[in-house]
Amino acid sequence: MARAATTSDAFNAIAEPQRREILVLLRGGERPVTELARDLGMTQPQASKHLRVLREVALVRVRGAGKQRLYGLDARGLRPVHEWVGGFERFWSESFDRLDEYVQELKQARQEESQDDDDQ
Amino acid sequence: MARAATTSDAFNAIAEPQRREILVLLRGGERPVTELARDLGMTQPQASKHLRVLREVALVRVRGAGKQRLYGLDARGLRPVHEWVGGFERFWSESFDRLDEYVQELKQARQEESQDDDDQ
DNA sequence: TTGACACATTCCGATATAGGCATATAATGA
DNA sequence: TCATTATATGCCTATATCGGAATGTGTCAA
Repeated sequence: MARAATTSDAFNAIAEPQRREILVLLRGGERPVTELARDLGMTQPQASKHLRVLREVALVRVRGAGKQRLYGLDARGLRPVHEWVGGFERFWSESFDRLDEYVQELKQARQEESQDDDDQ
Repeated sequence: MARAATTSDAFNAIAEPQRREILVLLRGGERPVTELARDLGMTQPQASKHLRVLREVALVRVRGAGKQRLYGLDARGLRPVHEWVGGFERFWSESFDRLDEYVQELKQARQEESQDDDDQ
């Protein structure tokens, strides 16, 4: 099989830098496709494609506005992502992290020297 | 061009469900490859490949321990992800968000009914 | 109806996966 | 050195992109 479909969930959707930029822009309010494309330096079809992906994972919503289609942010889908990543917070914010790393480095150095430990 | 390489950054690395599972397991401490593979129901080569990706974006670190190679979590690379996603927090936590969405839904419903409106 | 404008979709080509399988490499012990 | 255990890699296939260009669709105005 190939890689999981990018349209499967928010994790995949935000793996694309351009899509992240789109989401950031949309924090400023609804925008039509052409404007997004122009501001991000991409072609209109490209913008439409990325917006489609974002729509499929429900990170944006659309509404017709005459000729235009205004895309708006729907950030609720980012909440699970935030929570998942947040589950690792203590592993980078606590000072023990740096300490732990230091300990690991020591162990490794010691091991590379003696090369006979099996106490893990 | 094709999609950005999955090895480019943490966003891409965690787009893969199995890699997320590996990271979660590693919160419990260092583990050898075979154990990870067994616990996650994947083959050893598969685990090695995923670990390689995680290594390349510095989300895990390795150290030799005799015959084994113990993989450990290095969550610092997740911090930028957490911060980026956190930038959208007010868009899902503020009550105005649900209100706004409700309004959007009303507009859209109304639009789909009359189907000849141009008052947007 | 026709033309113009805003978007969406399709087709194409190049590439990057992810998985399965076989195999190479590394470390240990007899 | 040889066998064993633990990992890493290489090769192959199917598939999922992403980008570009062309074209289809929808809306509005004259």
